[in-house]
Amino acid sequence: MARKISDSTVRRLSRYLRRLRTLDRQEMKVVSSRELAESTGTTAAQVRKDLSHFGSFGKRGQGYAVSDLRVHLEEILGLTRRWRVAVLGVGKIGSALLGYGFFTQRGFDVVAAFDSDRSKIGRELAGVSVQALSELEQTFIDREISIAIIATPVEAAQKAANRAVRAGAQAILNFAPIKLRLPPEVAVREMDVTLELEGLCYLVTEAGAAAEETE
Amino acid sequence: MARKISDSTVRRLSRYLRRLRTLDRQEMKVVSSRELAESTGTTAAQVRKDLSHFGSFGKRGQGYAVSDLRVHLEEILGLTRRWRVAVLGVGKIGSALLGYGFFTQRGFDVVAAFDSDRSKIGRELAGVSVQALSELEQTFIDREISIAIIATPVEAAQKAANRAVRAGAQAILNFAPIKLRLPPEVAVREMDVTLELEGLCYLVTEAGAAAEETE
DNA sequence: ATCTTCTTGTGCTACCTTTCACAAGCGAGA
DNA sequence: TCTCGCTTGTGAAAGGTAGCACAAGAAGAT
Repeated sequence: MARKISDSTVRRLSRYLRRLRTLDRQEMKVVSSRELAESTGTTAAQVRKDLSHFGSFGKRGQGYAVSDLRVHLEEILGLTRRWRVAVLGVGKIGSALLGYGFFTQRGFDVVAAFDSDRSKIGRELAGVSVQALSELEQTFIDREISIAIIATPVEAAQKAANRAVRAGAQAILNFAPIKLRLPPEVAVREMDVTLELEGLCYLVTEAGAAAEETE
Repeated sequence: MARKISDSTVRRLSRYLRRLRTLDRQEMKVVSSRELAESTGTTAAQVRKDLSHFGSFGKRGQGYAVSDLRVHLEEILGLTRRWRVAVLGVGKIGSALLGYGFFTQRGFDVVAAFDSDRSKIGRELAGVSVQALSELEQTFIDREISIAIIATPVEAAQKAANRAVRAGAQAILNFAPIKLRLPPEVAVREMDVTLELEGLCYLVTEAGAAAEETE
């Protein structure tokens, strides 16, 4: 299993898992690569190729055992343990995340929240009390936090990320509209609503221009 | 300009633009492909190739005029007009989005919000009053809304998206953890925090396993 | 036991994206 | 005007990803 798995494959695995969990809840026993493909927006061949990187989980002629495959994917993605998460910045996005019930259900426990705003410190949000940034290092160690979600204003994002990494964070989910510079061993994913919206604008504009040309 | 531009290119263009706007505010006059690459996490060759699909915007030996390039990218991405956006579902995520000031600044006006919860209807959030879903079609037409942000619970997402499309939405930004089935002419982008977190877990787990092997 | 139907796992191929490498071009300085 | 230093724009090569197509295998029917 030394093969390097591409980012797009990992993303798809996550989608398959999402779907498998639903099917499992609905007591479906088996699923074919075709069905899985249709409900996740890809092709059957792609599903099979993705899974084949990690082993042979299906039965020819039958398909995949839903519950089995779910467990396999959870193992592959590292989701058989729970992950402790901290939210840095308790503004609009930060507090929305704190109240997001799905996390717990999916294996993520938000166990700390930080902000530099004095008026917010000490308050409790969704069972988590907001702490001062000065307590960050100690809290990360005490609570064995491995993932930091950056939800600060853009100016504070890089510094917050640096502190999180120094305190032992292994992964960063960044909501701030900036490319973070971090050591390569730290995993980073970016979520930027504006970026996605701009992508949509391009597509809509392009479609409009193409329509005009063919008129 | 009939060439099909890839999704990843469009994403990078958006990042370049983000950076250019900052540089412009800082009164920087020119920028090289190398600088732009460093601050957006790509390579100089990639920057030049991306831009070359749309024309020659730079000066050899000098670089790119910041302000000029910014305008060019805004034109390419279709950001020279303002876009009217509706938020469907005013829960945690929906209301966070309504209060997100960046939108206005970046050319997006959230002009409507919908929810099925009676207790929310009529309330005002960040200057937008929450309406019943029954008013969706008329509102989309009246306010010329072209982008719908789906922030409903997962069960309601597909129906909400269908309605938005029937009402004339050309693009959908989907926050619900489900693959939407929509006609191909509708542009869709997905934002799923859990999916990104799971991707991070994979990377961290993988890195941990690799470290053990070399021990 | 054989046939039929179905679906997986995978080598091969085609396509697409990124990187390389360098000629072309620009400005400054002598 | 010539040279030097620098950076763009781009053809060609490399590297990666996705799709095709089919042999291999599984179960049920005859």
